[in-house]
Amino acid sequence: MPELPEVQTIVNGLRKKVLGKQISEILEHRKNTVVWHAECVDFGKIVSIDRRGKYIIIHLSNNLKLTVHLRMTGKLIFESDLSKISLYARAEIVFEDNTKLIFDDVRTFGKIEVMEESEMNFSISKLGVEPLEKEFNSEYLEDKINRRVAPIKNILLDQSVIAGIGNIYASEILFRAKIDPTKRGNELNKKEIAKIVLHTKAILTEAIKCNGTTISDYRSVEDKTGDFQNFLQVYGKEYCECGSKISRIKQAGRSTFFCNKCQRK
DNA sequence: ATTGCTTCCTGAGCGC
DNA sequence: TGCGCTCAGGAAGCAA
Repeated sequence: MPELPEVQTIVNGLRKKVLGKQISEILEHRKNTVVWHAECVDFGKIVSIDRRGKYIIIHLSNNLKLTVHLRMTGKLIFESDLSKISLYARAEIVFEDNTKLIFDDVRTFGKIEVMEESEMNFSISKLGVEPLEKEFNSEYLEDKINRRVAPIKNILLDQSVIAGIGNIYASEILFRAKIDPTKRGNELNKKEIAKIVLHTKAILTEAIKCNGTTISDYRSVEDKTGDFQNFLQVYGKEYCECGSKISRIKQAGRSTFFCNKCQRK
């Protein structure tokens, strides 16, 4: 399940592999994988590649944008042999130099969208701040959560508050901040809010350095796993470093892992 | 405005 | 060996 560090790793890989390439065609192997919001005859070249939250944004020389969301099992794998195809290839972006990007996605939740800049700005505008930017600080977070009664874990997953955090990093952030994930947004004091900000930035930065976390499906553009799974402290763990058993609960339909000795209300 | 439930989808893992 | 069940979860859509 790619979250911000995994998506950033993919963007870094794409910049190395496909920047400047001329797109010749986009093939759709499974219906509803590519969504066309704009007419497009000639794709042009890839001018630049960005990330916003968990979205990959590919800027084309014809001013159209390709946005890619990988959801749970999506991958973008660079392939220099056009005849190679993977079992779960849902679409392919083919380049004029006979290389391609395979959009591989077992569970088919991922999407590639083709759109004008104005439309992209609209959909992206619903996202909250980038957690690694200065705009994400204690004042911002306090303002966003101090009237909310939802559990802090759920708020961390809310992309309109912070863009890019998913289920694995949400558990890890709260573990390091030593905060009980069921604590409500409006119950957190300034010190706790500051800790969340600090550890969010630290964990995401460390995970990017490790090229992300691979639990099962995630792969980089070069089809490699990440390394941060080796540094997870609670997600998927049975015992905490303190020796206590890790608790596993469901929040917003997702598993939350935490240590009820180290993380307090 | 906010919260929380359901839906989409397929493979892995498990019990029988 | 194989069937049926549950689980994994990002985000849209919807109801309360």
